[in-house]
Amino acid sequence: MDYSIKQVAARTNLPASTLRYYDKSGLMPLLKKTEYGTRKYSEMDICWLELVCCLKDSGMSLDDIKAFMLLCLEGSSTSEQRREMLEQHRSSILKQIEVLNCSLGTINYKLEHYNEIGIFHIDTK
Amino acid sequence: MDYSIKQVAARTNLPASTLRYYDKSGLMPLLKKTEYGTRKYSEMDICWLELVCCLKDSGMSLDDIKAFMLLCLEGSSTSEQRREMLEQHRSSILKQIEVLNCSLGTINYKLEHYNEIGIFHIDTK
DNA sequence: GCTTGACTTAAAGTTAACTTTAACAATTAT
DNA sequence: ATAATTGTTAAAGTTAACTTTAAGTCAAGC
Repeated sequence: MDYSIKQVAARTNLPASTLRYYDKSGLMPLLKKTEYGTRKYSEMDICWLELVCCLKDSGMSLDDIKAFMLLCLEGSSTSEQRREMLEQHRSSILKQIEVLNCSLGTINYKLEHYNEIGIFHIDTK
Repeated sequence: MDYSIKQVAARTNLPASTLRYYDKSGLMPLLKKTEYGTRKYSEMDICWLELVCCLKDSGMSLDDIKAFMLLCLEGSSTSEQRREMLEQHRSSILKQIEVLNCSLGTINYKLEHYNEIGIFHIDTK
């Protein structure tokens, strides 16, 4: 029922070195090891890891993810704080999408008008 | 007609140290200085700088921005290459938006189901 | 005339998120 | 039995994009 680091690496597309780094950084608080020190990832560990990836891929720092995790470990008394963190993070994602759409608009404009005016003023001479 | 580094900092929301760093890194090839070494930004310099910000804010590395700039300086013979770079960058932006939307979906789901199942499996016990 | 504020430089320091290295242990394949 | 594979650790190295520091120049206000 448990997975080796290599299997988890294949499943998450993270290198094993990164998985070890996350563990070492305290991001995998419930991860168990065999008597010889080999990590064994349970379904729950992988589930948490996938949330870590989701938060990281949308720009949350590992420090903030860890803070969120510590709140999770404290139990239901911190649920309001956690909801607050997630709501702030949602805002951050929406802001990032907005910035990207703005840049996308500029790039699209440049591409559409490429032959007319060129990209850099020096070309218009 | 020219702007001081402080004025440009105010306009772009970049600290003066960053503007100096960009210049030092070769990202401002046409920027002039007074006889005493003080930078004077022309409208064209600011225009280019704003494109730099647009590309940087959408995740292009300063190295790639510089490569793009060097192509610009080479003139119209590189326009096809530049178009190619911009098209690749557009793809990269679309991909980033896709990833963010995916994360957003997960966060929204978590927030909607917050009271039902909790965020971390440990809470469900 | 002297201090204050805006500017300069080169060089060193910072931060986040890894990645690499070296040395070693255990498991599996031939 | 031996070689390849998979795993471990601690510690050092890497990269990008800045930021800070120290020491100095120049122009303006009191």
